[in-house]
Amino acid sequence: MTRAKKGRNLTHSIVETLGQSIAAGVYNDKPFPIEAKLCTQFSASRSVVREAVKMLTAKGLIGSRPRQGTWVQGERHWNFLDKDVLSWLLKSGFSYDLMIEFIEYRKAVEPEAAALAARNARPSDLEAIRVALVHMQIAEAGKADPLQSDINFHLAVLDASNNRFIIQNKELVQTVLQYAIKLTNKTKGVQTAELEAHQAIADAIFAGDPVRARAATLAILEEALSLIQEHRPKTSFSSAIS
Amino acid sequence: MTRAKKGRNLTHSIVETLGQSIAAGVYNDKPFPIEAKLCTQFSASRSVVREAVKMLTAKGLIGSRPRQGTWVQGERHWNFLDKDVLSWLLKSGFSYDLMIEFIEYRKAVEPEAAALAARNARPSDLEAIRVALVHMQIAEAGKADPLQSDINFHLAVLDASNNRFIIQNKELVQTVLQYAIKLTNKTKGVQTAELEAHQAIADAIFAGDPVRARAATLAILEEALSLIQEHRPKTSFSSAIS
DNA sequence: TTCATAGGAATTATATGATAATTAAACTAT
DNA sequence: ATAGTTTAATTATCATATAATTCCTATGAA
Repeated sequence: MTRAKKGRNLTHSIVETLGQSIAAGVYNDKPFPIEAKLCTQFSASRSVVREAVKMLTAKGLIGSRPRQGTWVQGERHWNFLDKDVLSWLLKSGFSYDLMIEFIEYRKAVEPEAAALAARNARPSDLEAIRVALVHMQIAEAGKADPLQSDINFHLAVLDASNNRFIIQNKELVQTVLQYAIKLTNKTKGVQTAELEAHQAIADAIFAGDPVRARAATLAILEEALSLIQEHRPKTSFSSAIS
Repeated sequence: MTRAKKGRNLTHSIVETLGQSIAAGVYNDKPFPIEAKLCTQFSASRSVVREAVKMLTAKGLIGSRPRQGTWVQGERHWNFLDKDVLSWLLKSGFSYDLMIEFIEYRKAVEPEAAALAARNARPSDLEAIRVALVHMQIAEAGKADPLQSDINFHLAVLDASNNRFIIQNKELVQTVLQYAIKLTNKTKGVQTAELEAHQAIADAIFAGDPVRARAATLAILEEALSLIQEHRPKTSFSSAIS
């Protein structure tokens, strides 16, 4: 009898538990349970279990058919751009590959977001970026959470792009970076160099200079990427650490 | 009594119908119906309606609470990076803004995808790109569907990135471009210039040259963007045509 | 009046049991 | 062997009942 995680309600708890199990590959070597089995496992009614299964279906994680039962879809069907799916992947254990792929993806999205921000940001967007930067300065002085202020800056830039597809990535970036904080849990302060790099992005956006905004953002992400690649084990076997 | 669309089953039909209605803004000026009302509207059981609602919840379109009922979430909660949500938005009527935002997003993702492909593509990925290019050549000669071959080329490049977050965008690109075909329905052939532009991407990827691959992809998307911006009405009022 | 508290009502959440539809697998007849 | 038929497993749908949540209202006290 699997104990479902606490949550808003029973359905969501089961979604969380199953989603995480699927992401962790628990059902790679055994079939996904049928409805009736899930009911006993979670001591829940069929309604609740079916609703949970449907939510996972909506995110591409599972499929189902009469007589055939319910099964875990191939990874290529999973919606990696869904914050829940992403968080389940992260919780299932650290993976250098996943982290690197995500930074590569950020290298695509965030520089362009900054460029768009330089062209499209509204006054309120600029104000939010300015505030985020001030928070980073306060953090540099040791008087605020340095990693959270870092995250908030990136979110503010994404917001300022005023592009709904790009803004959507806020949740993904937040999910991953928040996870990274928990993982490292290092109380590193904001480095002066780092602050200057972020200042450069903000300046470019304030100046309405897309090219400079793009380049400045790219620089930060290149740095992040090479940092994690340095730490990555050489052997492709141990690329995932649970 | 709303007639639900045909589909795999009743639940999915209701998801389609409601998803599209929400995207079309049908509930902007009236409250979203409560469970019981939806049951009568679709002449379906509560189980089915609730499962449909849960699937829409999983995509960020709606929320629900006891006594408070069910409501349409603000657009910022919608998962724009979900292919169903995107297709519902498209079906709800052409919007220059949405199209432009999507091309801007492609400008972020696809050049980087090409760059990654130049570095990470496996032999089978390269073969797929080669085949896609050949199909475009056949289309240029008028012996294959030109727009479909164009789409397939872009999908092959995304695939070749070998980055799961970027590969996910295949479904989005496919959804939008397929929709664009239906919309324009123009039997335009593959222009020689266009073919050469795609050839340039493939060459760069084959040569393992990320910088050139990125630039060549960007060129095509810049072209697409300026093309649609030319056609866009100047007044921000008529930015959406139903 | 104003505030807190309790009660009532609306709606979703959960449980249970029954029937229908789908389809893979087993069976049968040729 | 092969085509067609039956059977059985599982999800899909329906119906109904009860519980939990929370907004709203009524009540009463300061």
